[in-house]
Amino acid sequence: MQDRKETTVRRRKLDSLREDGEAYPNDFKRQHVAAELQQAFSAASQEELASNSHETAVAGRVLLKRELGKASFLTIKDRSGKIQCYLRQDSLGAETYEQFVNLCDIGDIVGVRGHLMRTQKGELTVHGSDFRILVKSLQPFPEKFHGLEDQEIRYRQRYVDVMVNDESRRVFEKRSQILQLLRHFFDSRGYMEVETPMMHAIPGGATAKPFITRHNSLNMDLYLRVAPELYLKRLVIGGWERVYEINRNFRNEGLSTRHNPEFTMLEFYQAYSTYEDLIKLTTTLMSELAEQVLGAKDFSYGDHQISLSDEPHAIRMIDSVADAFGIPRTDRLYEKKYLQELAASRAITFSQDMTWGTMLNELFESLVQPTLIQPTFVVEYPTEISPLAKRSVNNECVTDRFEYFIAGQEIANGFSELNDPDDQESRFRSQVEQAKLGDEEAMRFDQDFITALQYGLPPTAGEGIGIDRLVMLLTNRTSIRDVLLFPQLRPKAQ
RNA sequence: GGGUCGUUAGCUCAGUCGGCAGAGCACCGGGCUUUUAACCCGUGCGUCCUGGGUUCGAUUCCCAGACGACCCA
Repeated sequence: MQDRKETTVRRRKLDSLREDGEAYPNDFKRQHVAAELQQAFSAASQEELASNSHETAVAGRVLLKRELGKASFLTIKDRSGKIQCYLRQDSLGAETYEQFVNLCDIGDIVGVRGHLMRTQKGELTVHGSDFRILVKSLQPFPEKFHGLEDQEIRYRQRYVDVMVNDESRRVFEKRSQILQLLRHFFDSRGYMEVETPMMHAIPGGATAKPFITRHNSLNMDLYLRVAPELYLKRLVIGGWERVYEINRNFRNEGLSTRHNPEFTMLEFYQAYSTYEDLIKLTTTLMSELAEQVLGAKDFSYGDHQISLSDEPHAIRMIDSVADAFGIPRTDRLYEKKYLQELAASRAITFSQDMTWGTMLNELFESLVQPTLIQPTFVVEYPTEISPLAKRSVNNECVTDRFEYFIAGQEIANGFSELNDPDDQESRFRSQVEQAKLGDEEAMRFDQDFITALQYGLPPTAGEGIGIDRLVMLLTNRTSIRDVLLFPQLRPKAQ
């Protein structure tokens, strides 16, 4: 008895195709994609199609096959959608029809030439006068009704996932649309898109642990960038007053539903602006994006109903923490001692080496951030945790910086840029102190960047928006893996 | 890093209180010239995630591990 294993059967069919001639023909000319036909002939009746011959040629992957003896239906899918084809022995000729019956399986890529008809059940259909298998698929195809549901295979073999799961496909098409809209938003406002190095001699621009790689002929270690910030500011110094970059950042941290080691970041900088200008711009950007992508400024994310208002809602970080404790908004929150008292009242403990700023941030992240469901700009971030941001004029402890939260997630981070080279130098020094205390995420001293600042950075504001989280928000996904085509996974068990 | 759950046919899933492992789809053979997850008849399909342990016997029970999902830090 012959081997019945599906891959073996399919290989035998391929062998048969090879015997008949070119098994991988590339001369089939498609005339229409499915959606074009569905759209153009949506109103055409069965009689109209029967009396006028509309010729076409379609091609795509076979999703469904229904054999009825000397006639068959198959559903094929191309980049635009699906279309049904009708193959009959008497229209194709016995030889071609037999080839279809004997050699064509679900998952194959086929071409069908014929004229349009409408079936008795009303479905627009290509009545085939010619049929060819263009590519024989050698792998068994997922089940036709349930499709592919195994999360792991969907991530590891994304091409199979997007072949059969339209919903998954739509997420990535939406991601592409979002990127296009973002580029248009900045292009139309006079920003220039640039590309800066992905490999840095000194990692910088964010507090994060970098990946290390090796340059052989330079005989030196290089770091995959954690942020493009310091290079983009060099370009503003150089005279491009509005720049943006959409590209990958790499951070050497664990995997989770919210973290992938490489992720996409939009950063943009504009001279002669402050963080307050960016708050306005971000508010406009989000409203426009939601309207264009979702058709509304209100949308649901998980259990939440999100409303993007045209008026930004902003709150100072110390006030948000005061509110969380249910105490009056007071300047006493600028005192380290007071924060320690507050923390003690909630059984929160701080480690020895924490500063006022890291304490405040800790309280904020644990008590406030998860509650920020509606779009909120939190402003006046502590200077200690903002080594690249300009200090506020009337309070040295905090900076002209905001983070933007929706559904408890950080969506954007922006600030008026620190352009005082001497202050930047002292901030770098305190980062280096942090590193000596064992902070693996602390920044390094970047003398070249200081030199650049000494040439003069115009008063500038800059912002970063995490694209993956933005896409999650606008596609209602809770896992970053669902918005990355090829998410990082652990190596598969052998 | 911690907790919970999952891993059985190509896919989607049952199941075995420890005794030769099941269904639907796909595949294979037969029938069927307007079907819609086509239908009807028939056949085949397994490292029950991996490694140990207990046992006459383990896919099932116990321990360890891998990978994934969810929650927490």
